Amino acid sequence: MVLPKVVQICLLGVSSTMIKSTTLTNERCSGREANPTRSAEIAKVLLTEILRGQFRVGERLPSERDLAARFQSGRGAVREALSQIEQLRLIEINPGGARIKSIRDSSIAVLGPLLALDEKPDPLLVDQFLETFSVLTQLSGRRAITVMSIDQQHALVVRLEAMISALAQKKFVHDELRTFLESLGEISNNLVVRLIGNDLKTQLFERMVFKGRQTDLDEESHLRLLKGLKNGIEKSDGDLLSLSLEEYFQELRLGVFQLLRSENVGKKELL
Amino acid sequence: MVLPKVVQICLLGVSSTMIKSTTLTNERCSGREANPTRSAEIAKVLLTEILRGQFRVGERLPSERDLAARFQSGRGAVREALSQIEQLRLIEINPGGARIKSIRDSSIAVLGPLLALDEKPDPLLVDQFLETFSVLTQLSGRRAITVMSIDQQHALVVRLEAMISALAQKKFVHDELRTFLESLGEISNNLVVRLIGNDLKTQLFERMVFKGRQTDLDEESHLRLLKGLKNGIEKSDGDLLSLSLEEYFQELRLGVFQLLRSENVGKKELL
DNA sequence: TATTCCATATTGGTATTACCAAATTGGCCC
DNA sequence: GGGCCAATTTGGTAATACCAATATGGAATA
Repeated sequence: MVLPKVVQICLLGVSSTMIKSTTLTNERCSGREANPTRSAEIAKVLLTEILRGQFRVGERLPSERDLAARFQSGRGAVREALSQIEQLRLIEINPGGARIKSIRDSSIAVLGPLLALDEKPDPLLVDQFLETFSVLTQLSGRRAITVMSIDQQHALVVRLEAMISALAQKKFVHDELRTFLESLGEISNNLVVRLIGNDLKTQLFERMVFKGRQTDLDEESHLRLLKGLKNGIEKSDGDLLSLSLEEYFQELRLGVFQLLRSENVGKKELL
Repeated sequence: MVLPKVVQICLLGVSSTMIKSTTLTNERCSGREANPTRSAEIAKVLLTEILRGQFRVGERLPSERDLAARFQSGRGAVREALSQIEQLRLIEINPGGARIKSIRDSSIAVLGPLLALDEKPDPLLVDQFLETFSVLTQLSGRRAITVMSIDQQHALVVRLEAMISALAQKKFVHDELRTFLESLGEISNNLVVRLIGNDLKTQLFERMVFKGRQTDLDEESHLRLLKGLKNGIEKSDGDLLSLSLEEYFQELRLGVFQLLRSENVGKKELL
């Protein structure tokens, strides 16, 4: 485990491969979206400018006709782009002009563009992201324990034991772990948490990809997590399971934070 | 405290007045939005039809031209409406047609329309909503304790003591409590949680309003909460504070759930 | 009969033009 | 200087036209 390898963050429904440098998916990164629409392009450019603070809060955006001229497009495309940004609650469109609103009052959907704003994501923001994901995952786990059937309980334990064995053989278990946590989400059956997870996943996936070096604590922390999960599920002990997840995410956050900080040259301020 | 009164749910940034019957805001309920745009109207109608399951997953939506004819509008308005629904990830628009996706894969922004779908909101969904809000509020509280200054700590305690006094005089403290929890969110300064809260707030506010009867446990549970918060903040004990919030939300969830269940005639299934 | 392939019709994506209503703006009047 | 009114700007919508990508259905093929 000394060789550098990919560090995966296993979340509710999120498996993000963390890399040293982040790259936007507007490249040929993701197979789909090779042919973005004009309105999507315009929305992306305007969104970036807004998030970079090139407009003051309350300030008016250029008129649709001006924007159409600037992007050499029709007003229709510009209107669709503005409509999308309005749905993020970053602007407010009214007859007379569109005005900028505060990022702090916007939608969670701006998280992705915000993370992808700079070459490297803001360590603090990533940390907050992981912290939030941690508590939601814990909620899923607790809830799953209270509602799962005997069969489900048994199946989960079997999967955990398989992962523990695999880990003992120095195999990667990240995908299995991610799937396992997804299963907890399925069993817990909390639509609200699932929808939030969908948004966070979308934001993280569509915008950025991480790579990271292997940290030394990976193997042992994973083993602790797996054993804790197994214990908690076998005993139907929500506190135990939750604690295991919390400790795991705690270590993960620390590792990712230090990784991002250490290689960040120009750190930007967090809103 | 025997008289019926409004029961307020105090959340991170959400103060929702819960009523027996829910009402959509398309009436003159909220002062703003008295003049909804055509595209917004179309989006609302289509969104409702989709959420009601009038289209199967994978099925094709009528073409933009057909929809334009149906709503007696131009294609532009229809396109904007579809673009908005696509942002909810409820449909996928491609040349050839727009296809329905699963609600379970959509955005958190569908929560509001989902809650407002029937005359009365789904008790299970509301319960999940409150459960989720509970853990996020607890996270805010824990975080706030770790980062707050001495001055902030003192100010928070003073406000809590004021609320405790007010409660002893049978006064309503719901607004103050809501503001207090908002302050915890401000201090904790977790943008991710804040953005999620924004979305949940928007969904709850813009779509529905609750009224409810006063439950007997309100006064004592509020008092327990206030004292627990005071204790936790004074001792900088995150566990204590979190536990107080958890217990409060637990009682709140139970009360709201029973209230909604008892008066629900036709309960609909949860996805 | 089942499969593959291709021409055709359908559909979304965009640009253009025009008109209306609401908000902004600037100048005028008090 | 402050308030009022008209001209301008701006968003909201409709209608039309054209292109490219997809879907569709029938014909040719195995």
